[in-house]
Amino acid sequence: MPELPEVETIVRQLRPELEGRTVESARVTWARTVARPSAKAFCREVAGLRIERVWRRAKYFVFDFDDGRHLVGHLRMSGRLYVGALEDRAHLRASFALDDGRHLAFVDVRKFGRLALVDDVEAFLPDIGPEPLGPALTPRWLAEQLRARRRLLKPLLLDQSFLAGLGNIYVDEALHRAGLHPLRRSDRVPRPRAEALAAAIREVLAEAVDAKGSSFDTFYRTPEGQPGAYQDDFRVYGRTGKPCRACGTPITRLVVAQRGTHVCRRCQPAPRPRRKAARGA
DNA sequence: CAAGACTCCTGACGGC
DNA sequence: TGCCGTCAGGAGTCTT
Repeated sequence: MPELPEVETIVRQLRPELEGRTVESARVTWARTVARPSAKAFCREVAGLRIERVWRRAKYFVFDFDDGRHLVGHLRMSGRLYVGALEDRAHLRASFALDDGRHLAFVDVRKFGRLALVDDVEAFLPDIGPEPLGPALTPRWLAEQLRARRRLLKPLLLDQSFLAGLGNIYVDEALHRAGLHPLRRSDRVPRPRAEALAAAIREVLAEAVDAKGSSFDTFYRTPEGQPGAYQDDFRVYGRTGKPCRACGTPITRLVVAQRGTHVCRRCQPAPRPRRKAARGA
């Protein structure tokens, strides 16, 4: 569920609530939520630490503690974070008692989300590409990177080691804006299109952050409990059969890289199928 | 190197 | 009504 805009929204809302707070105690109610150390050690060691800074890298959220260690977390498909009174929330996997009497709750229906207490964030995180809203994603950089690889655009953009933070929704949205079909091969994208894609990615993500992310079912809510608003601006994602906002052509759904994929066949022309061995042709 | 299959989980939804 | 198959915003691991 949560992609970069959702995690960014969560971090922004948690920051004023958590920075400066001390964790008095922690409780884990689904042991596998804690990736490291053990759930028991996690609870013991996190108690007494003060949260100095809350930040984000890709789709991970990070709390820096005053002893130099860090809590790194990923919400995966259905994780949520809330600050408030400790109600008896359904699907509560972990909770943290804070020194102001409130609690931070980690709720996760599907149990894919993970928390870890680590010494070194960079060493813990897998290989992750540049932040798309940072200075690294320039039209030139993206054009060169696309040309240097031979991958289908959709799986390439979903690959966190290529570019950080994009997920299924925002990849579909960015490709539509750039007029690129998800099955296009990266090294066959003309340079102007590649440069347009860089702009499209930044626009989509920035607009989604402004809208506080996307909520189209009960999964994503901000820590304040509010849904995001960007789902109302989707141009293709989840709009199968509805008219393209640009040209009116019904949006088509296909499967690419095992993911539901949404395209306008007119705005995003499919690549020409090339024969494998064109012997004599 | 690239890409597909499979896995971790629960719940919502459509079809019969 | 109820059962069952299918699908879901992520990503790591293993194969091909």
